[in-house]
Amino acid sequence: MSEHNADLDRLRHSASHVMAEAVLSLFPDAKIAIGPAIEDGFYYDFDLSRPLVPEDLAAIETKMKELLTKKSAFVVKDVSLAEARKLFADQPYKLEMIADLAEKQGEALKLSTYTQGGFTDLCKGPHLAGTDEIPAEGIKLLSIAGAYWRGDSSKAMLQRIYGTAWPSKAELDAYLYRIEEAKKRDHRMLGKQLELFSTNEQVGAGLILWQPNGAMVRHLAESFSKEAHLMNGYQLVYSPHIGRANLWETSGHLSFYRDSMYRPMKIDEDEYFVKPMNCPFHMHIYKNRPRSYRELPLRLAEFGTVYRYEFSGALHGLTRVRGFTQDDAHIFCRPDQIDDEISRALNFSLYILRSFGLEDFTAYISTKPDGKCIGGDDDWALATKALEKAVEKAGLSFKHDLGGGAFYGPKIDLKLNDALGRQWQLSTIQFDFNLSERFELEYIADDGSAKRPLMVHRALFGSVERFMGILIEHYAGAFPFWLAPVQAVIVPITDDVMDYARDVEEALIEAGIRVEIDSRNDRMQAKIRDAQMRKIPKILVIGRKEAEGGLVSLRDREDGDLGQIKLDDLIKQFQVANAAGHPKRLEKRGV
RNA sequence: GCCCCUAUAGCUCAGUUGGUAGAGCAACUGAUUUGUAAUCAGUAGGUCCGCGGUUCGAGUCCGUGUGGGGGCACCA
Repeated sequence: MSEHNADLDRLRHSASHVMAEAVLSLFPDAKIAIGPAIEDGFYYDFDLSRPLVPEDLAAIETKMKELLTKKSAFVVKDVSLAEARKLFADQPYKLEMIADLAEKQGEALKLSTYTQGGFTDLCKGPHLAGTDEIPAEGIKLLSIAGAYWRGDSSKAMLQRIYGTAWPSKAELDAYLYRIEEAKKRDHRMLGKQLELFSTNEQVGAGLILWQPNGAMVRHLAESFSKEAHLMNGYQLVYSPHIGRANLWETSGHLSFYRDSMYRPMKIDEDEYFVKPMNCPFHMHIYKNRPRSYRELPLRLAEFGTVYRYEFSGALHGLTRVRGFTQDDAHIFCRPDQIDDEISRALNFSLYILRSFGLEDFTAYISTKPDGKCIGGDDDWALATKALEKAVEKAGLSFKHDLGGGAFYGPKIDLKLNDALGRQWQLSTIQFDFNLSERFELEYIADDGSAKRPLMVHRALFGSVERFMGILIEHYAGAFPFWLAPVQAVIVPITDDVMDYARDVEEALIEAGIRVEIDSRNDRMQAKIRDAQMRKIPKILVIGRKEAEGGLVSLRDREDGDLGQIKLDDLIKQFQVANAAGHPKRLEKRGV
């Protein structure tokens, strides 16, 4: 979230009133709802007799600019409840708002209206002094959308017009340019262009097919992460994709989460459900035999693929899908280990994310909700304190999300701030008092008594699919050398250097480099262009001069032609670059 | 799920008021053997998303399903 700027808000809120005035002049029977300033712009919701079309948007914008030439003042007026009801007698949405305010604050309540030109709105302001402060060349209407009245899906669907307003044309243009840039890195478009992944109508919505290029990037990312887990105290486990109904009854998913689960299938005499989460399986891996306090912390990790029913309208590229893989782990530990474990999990998470070039995070700590919760106040206090200490120790800026925890425990969420000012939820580290209770997890303490372990659930990428989507946008499809599906393309200039080009190819493959040779009957320039458009990091041009001297001519995706280099030196250089894909051990084993 | 929009060749898109389809790129074939972002020529490629309807006739109009997009709601 970017900082709110009061001046910009005033400009945009004022622009939304002018838009409402324009809409009312073009659609006199329009019913108006609300029209606030939002980040980067404003909107206004209307109930209209017909759906708006793009031409309407242009007409409304033209009308707005015409109204702006009249230079009306924004006139504020305090009104009583009775006056407000009379004023908005034919505006049912306003009447509903007035009724609600009256109910909350009593009949003595004072309201205010703002009037500019022929338009009066129930509004608490603030606004500009007059419409002459709204630069006509700084406003633009952007889109038409549907939106529920009061954000409630049981209420009427209104038509929302989104617009943006800036103090100058230059700032508007800069904003529009920023939107265009974001579109250029859209992972859905790049996924198609670079053949990273696809979807297919026959396969079904929200289900991803990984093409070889995308599968390679994913494989490299997963391998890096799995290796890092193994080096840092985790053990890998595997669990099935379906489980008996009884498992999901015990876990509570069937009572709390059933709407997001797919219909069961009948096998023999039992119902089985496709897993929406891996947790219950990990509980049983823990419970496989009695556990000693000496074994803890036990850290079980799995790249587990889960399936959840998401509303069709919620699906979006790789970031919201119906089948996805979580880089899931459950940490079982004793109370005396919890500070260390949370700290390790957070540091490990930051290490993994930074290894992929992601740097700018905000942490959110969600605390105990007001309603019914699992776990005693002591547990919550201990757990929340552990989270706060870990975040502070990691030197992260963080915000509290008071009461934002799940009913089963507090959590840390790490959100990535991207180059375009957007935020993406990545890692989550959550306490879970619920499942350890429901599955009656135990360990035998040093005094021989059975104790309940603390259980932490965490995912670092979150979902591998979403993470890949974020990576694609982060790099605009130009993956760093170690992650590139094809790292180098050999471009032979003439056919008589093909033998040498094959030797180079073979040497690079042996050195562990992902290389292709472009032997098509085309000019060198065309092959270079093709490799550049595929965003391949290195291009190796080979002609007679190179073939004679054991050389290649190196071209970098960003830096262009770098001249000739000895093949042996090139291989060394590539291997150094590939080292970024080898994880490291962060700290010694815990207590 | 809800509102609106949308679906034509592998990709990006044309296709007037209804009269059974076209370009560029990619692919394939041939010629060319080229020094850092597109060599030339030719060939092939389509259930115009599915189903139903209106019509003498539907890529085009209507209904419906599916997929996609912009939002809203949802994301324990």
